[in-house]
Amino acid sequence: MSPPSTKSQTGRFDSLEQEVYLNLWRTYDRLRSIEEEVFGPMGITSQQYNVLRLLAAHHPEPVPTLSIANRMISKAPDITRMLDKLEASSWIQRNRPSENRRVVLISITNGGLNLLGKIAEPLRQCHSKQLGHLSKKDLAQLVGLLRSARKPHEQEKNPLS
Amino acid sequence: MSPPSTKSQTGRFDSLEQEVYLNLWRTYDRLRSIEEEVFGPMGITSQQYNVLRLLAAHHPEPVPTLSIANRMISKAPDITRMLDKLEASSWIQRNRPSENRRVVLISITNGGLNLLGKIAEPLRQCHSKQLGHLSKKDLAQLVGLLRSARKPHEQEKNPLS
DNA sequence: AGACAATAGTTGTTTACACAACTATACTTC
DNA sequence: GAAGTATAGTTGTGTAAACAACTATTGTCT
Repeated sequence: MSPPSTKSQTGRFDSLEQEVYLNLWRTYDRLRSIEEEVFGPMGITSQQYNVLRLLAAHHPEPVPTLSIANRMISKAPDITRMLDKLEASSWIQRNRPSENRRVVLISITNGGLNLLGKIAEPLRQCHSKQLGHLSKKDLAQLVGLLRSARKPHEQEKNPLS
Repeated sequence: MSPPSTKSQTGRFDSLEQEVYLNLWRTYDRLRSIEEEVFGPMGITSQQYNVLRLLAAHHPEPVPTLSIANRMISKAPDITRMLDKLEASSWIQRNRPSENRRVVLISITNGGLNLLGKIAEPLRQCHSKQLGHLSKKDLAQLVGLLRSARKPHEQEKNPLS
C-alpha cells in the first residue's frame, strides 16, 4: 500500500487528500456554473434562492434575520444587504415587532412564493442535467461520502445533517 | 423511476440530485475555509497558490498568461490583475519576448519557489485535517464519484482528468 | 434606577469575481 | 503592402463576499 515513492499513488498530486479536495473544488465549480444558468435569468443568486426556500419552508411563520444567516451555507455577514435586495424585488418583507425591537422578522411574500413556483421546474431540469447521468446508487454513495468528509468540520448549528 | 411522491426518498430535498449538489456545496465550503487558514497568513489566496504550483511544475519553462487562465479551476478573466499581485510580491516575473510581442510569458521566481517550500508542510497538515479521517478507500471512491459527476461538464481543455 | 453586559442587526471598507469592451501585435490574402 | 482577421492581454465597471467596527435594544445585577 505504501511504496517508497508515493508519487505513483496520486499522479501529480501531493496526496490523495489534496486530490480529493481539488476534485471537490472543480466539480462544485462546474455544477455551480450550470445552476447559475437557471438563476441568472431570474434575477436571483443561488444564495438568495436558498433564503427564499428557507422562508417558504417556514411560511407563514416569519424568521429572524440572523437565524437566516446562520442557516446559510457560506458565511453571510452581509445578510442585511442581501435581504435589502430581496425586499427591493418585493420577494420578502421585514417586520420589526414592538415587543422586541432588536429582531427583524423576515417573511416571504406572495411574489416570492410565485417566483419559487416559476423556478421549480427549470431548476429540476437543471439538477437532472447536472447529475442525472449518475445512478441512484452512485448519488446516494456520493451524499454519504460528502457527509463523512465534512462531519468533523460541521458547526453545531447546521441543519443539513 | 418516478413514483407519485418523491418526497419520501429524499427527505427535505426536492430530489436526490439536489441533495448531492447541496452537500457538495456545503462540503466544499467547509474544506475551503480550512484551507484559507493556511493561505491567509501567507498573504496568498488559493487561486494564487494554484498559479504558483502550475508555474513550479513547468519551471524553468515559462507559461503564457492565458494558458494559465485556461488551467484555473474558476474562470479567471482578471488573470492580469492576479498576476499583477503575484509580481508585486516578486513571486513571479513577466517577460514579453520580442519574437512575439503579443504573449506575456510568466515564470516563477526563486522567491516564489521558496514560498511554495514554506507552505508545503502546513498545507499537507491542512489536507490531513480536512480529510484525514477518511480511509484511503473512501477517498479513492470519492475522487472517482466526483470525476464521474462532472465528466459530462468538462471543457476540452482541462488538465484534471 | 444606573451601569454593564448580551443580543440583533447594520454599515464601512477591502478584496475578489464576472462580463464585456478595448488595445496591441501578428498573420493572411488579395 | 494595405485591409481585414485572428490572437493575446488588459482595463472598466458592476456585483458579491469577507472581516471588522459600529448602533440600537434588551436583560441583569447591585
